[in-house]
Amino acid sequence: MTGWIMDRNLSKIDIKQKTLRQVSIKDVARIAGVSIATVSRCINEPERVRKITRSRVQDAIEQTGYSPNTLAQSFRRGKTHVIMVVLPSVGDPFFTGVMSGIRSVASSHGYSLLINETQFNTMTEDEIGSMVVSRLADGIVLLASLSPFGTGVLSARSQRALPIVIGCETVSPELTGFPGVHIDNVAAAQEATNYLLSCGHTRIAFISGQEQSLLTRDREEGFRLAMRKAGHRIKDGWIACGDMTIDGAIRATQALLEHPHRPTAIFCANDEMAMGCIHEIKVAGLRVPKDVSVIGFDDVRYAAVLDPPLTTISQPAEKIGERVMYRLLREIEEGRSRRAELEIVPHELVVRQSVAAPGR
Amino acid sequence: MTGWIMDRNLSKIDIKQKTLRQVSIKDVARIAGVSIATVSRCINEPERVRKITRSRVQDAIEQTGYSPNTLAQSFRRGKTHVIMVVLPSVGDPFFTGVMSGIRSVASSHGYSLLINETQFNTMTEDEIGSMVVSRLADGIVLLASLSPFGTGVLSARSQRALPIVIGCETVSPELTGFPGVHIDNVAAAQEATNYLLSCGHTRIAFISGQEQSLLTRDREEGFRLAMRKAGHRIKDGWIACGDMTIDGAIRATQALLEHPHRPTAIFCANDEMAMGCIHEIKVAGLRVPKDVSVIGFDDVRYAAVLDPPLTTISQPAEKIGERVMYRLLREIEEGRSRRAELEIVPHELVVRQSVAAPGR
DNA sequence: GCCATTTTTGTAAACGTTTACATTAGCACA
DNA sequence: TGTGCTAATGTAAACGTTTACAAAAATGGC
Repeated sequence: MTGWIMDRNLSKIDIKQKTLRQVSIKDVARIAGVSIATVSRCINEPERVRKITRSRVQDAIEQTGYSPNTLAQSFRRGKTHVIMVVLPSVGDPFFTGVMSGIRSVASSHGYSLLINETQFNTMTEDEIGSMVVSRLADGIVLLASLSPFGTGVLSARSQRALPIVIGCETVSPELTGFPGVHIDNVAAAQEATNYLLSCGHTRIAFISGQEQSLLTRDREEGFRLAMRKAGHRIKDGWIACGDMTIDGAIRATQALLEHPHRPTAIFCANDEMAMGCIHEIKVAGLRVPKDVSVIGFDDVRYAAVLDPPLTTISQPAEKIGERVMYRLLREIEEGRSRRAELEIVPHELVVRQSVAAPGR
Repeated sequence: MTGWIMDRNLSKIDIKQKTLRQVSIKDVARIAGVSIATVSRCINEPERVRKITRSRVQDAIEQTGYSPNTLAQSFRRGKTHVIMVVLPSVGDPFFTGVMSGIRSVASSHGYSLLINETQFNTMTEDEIGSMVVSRLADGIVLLASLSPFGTGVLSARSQRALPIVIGCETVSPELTGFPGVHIDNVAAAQEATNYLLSCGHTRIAFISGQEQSLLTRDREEGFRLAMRKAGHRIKDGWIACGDMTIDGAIRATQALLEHPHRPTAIFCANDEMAMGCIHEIKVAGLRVPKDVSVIGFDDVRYAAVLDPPLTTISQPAEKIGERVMYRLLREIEEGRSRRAELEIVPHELVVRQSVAAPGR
């Protein structure tokens, strides 16, 4: 019952410090008095071994506490049944839903999930490449932003090695090798901006995320587009970088509130920044939405309980997770699709109470 | 430059659909005209091979796009250089700090991190056991709650197989086999309650998490202890389960506000629930902290930007992560310590503005 | 009790590395 | 040119599985 066994083929040197070996299939075979092949079959295709033998083996397994070495199995089979999910940060509420979608389809297909955090660093192609090639997983779901710059090694080499599907993040044109599923960030940002415009705002600011993030760039582009179409000029300084963090948003908001042409509405590239933004507006002694309206992006679970409840763009997080995982499964089981397709899922503006008509 | 190579030993069957094989050390050896041992040495101890050979091998590696099969390496070496972190849910802001602590010491010691989500299920011993035995990682950091019930298989068998250290979660008496590092949840909850008491509250309610969670139980016990010591009775219904979620907290708060003896202060077992709680109080037309005070637990990054900023117990998340990882490293590199030590790290009450004296 | 068939089991090779040990090459020095 | 020593390389076993194939055992029909 220990799962460990005394090593019997000890070299002369360590004869005294008797080493402990993990119990292997050999031990089980020896104890059960069968060959290792039979033990293996007992585990993997029990119907192919006689009942009586099976129970002998079963006993031996119990007695030794044997459990197959996953590493050896994956190595031998060339298949791990593991999907690696790469995301920027554990601790970002947005991913709760996406993960849950991914998990539900993954586990229903016999795959387990392992998560890898980039800590907000945009992954270089080489980093992804090394994961790809490591064979620790059968496929990768990439939810983090991938640097659009790089040596091109990935596309040339690793692209075909291990299936990758990108979720949420906009798929860059440079990486058309990968399929992806996400909302139309440009359109969504336009929609958010248009909503602000329709409420009568014309002095609208935008708090963006990290420069490198394609996702942020798309949302910013949507904002610019909507403003241009509506014929409103974006004053210098109305686009501030908030780094996708609360603190960054606070600093950005401070700057915005001190701007000679103070905006009457602020569009934050995600809800997290909206939280910092709203807070800072209140700290400055202004009211939301009376003095300044705020609109967010993502509709994380906190959005509805903010004060005021946040108007924001909702992404179908769980659905994205499911779709991404389906696509990945298809790549894994049917081989790479000839051309990388993009799947756009619908977003939705959810109107709560953080936006009002601008005060005069 | 492809990383893939045509298989030359094809069976008769697949002679036409020429299979693609991952390039292995053998291919490199053949192309460089050396033995596989030399290739291996070039990679692992380059100083032991002649410069001229080294460069030949290097060329072959570039030419083939070879990269060692991590699975095979880990399997052969019996070491993965991977630490598995088990946590309840991706998307919980509390873990941002802990992960960052874990990562900093892990990566400085050459380990990478893989994360595994339990989706709030308390892990059974067997589930942990199977991870333990799978050998996919060299050690486990357990940040999720471990069911105190179980077959005892874990302690009997797996405990000694793979080093495990528990972080944040209270280590149950039944599992004294594992070292752990966490704050003194009982004391912290007492401190929070005492603060409420010192502000003049006597009608204090508690919103708890899931029943099974030892962490929740400790916090609840601290609350009860403090109330008892102060000589205040906890009325029936003043302890409500909020399930550690926003929605749960909203429901619990509704019940609390309708209670015949409405509490003047609510102690939430974590900040997430405090957000729901505060929201619901406002929805009911009451003010925080004027009508009802709220205190949280954890001090996640959102706490400071709530309205009002949340008074809460702060855990040194990053430090916990670091300490947990150090302990685990020690277990891995020096073998299991004889007795499992517990390490208690200091917590801190951070006073913001969600608590005030009760109105008359 | 024997043959043909089917079911069950065993043997051994393979997966891609690392590494102990054996062998060979290189070099300095007589 | 040979000797001795060190440095460089090669050979082959091992890690724990799975699995094609061979062998043996069970089964059924006569």
